[in-house]
Amino acid sequence: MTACSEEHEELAYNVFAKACPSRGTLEHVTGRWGALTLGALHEGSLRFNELRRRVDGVSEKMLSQTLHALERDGLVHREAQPTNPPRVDYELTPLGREIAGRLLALIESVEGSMDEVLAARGRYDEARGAR
Amino acid sequence: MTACSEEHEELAYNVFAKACPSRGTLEHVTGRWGALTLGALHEGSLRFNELRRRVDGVSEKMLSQTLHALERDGLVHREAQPTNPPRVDYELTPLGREIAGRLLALIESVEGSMDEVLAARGRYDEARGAR
DNA sequence: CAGCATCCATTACGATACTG
DNA sequence: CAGTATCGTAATGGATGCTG
Repeated sequence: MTACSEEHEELAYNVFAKACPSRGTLEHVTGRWGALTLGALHEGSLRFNELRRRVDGVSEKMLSQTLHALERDGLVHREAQPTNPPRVDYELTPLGREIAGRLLALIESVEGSMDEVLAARGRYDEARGAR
Repeated sequence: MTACSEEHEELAYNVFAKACPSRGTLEHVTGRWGALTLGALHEGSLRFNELRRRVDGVSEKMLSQTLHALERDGLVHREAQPTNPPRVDYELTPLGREIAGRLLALIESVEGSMDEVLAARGRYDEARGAR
């Protein structure tokens, strides 16, 4: 089996354990491009190049790779129409929506705290930079 | 100024924009070691080597680097006692607690979905691997 | 104990070119 | 349009040795 918690813990999967597969999934979700991709898809389904424009700075290669990982983990569904030119839509699965929701809450919390973060950085740098 | 949203949006900071400083902070928070460090500290203050043991697999260098970044962003407070041997405690700031809370919700959501994720992987791999 | 400095291997990433 | 393949570089991260 793939669970990985200590004896009597209540959770079967524990990201704090090095070998737990949940750590890998967490990295797909929170990784630089994974987080932004899930965030973008939370507003609705998007095509490949729409996603590329939405997630500013992502390369074709990384977006493709990210989408594969998220699809494999069952967070994103890929809907391909066999037309010409091809049209492929990506959307969140129910599981993906749940996780993207939590992620969005985190992202918004970070965005909403940036003034405070930047102020803290200023203080930190002044205390160190002056050395 | 450091804001970076489009004209009439309501948020001043937007992670989807390449140059926005919020993207950097999000990466500190969600990075491989940042996420686990904040998660560990959410339960209470810890010393350097306690953290190292808690966050299974982190190296001294990465933990040190991670703590600096989080301290600089104002999410973690470093409390050093000038004793011998030295004792240093790390704990979350109020801002850090807010963000770590959201992060923990995400982590628990991922951990709780692992059975589903693993099942999805099985299906995906079978459909592809059989090629 | 709590770290910093250095070196080195691995990996991630981006640019480019090409395919169906 | 929606990707895959290849390549060179930049960043990451681990191991080791040293300091206060």
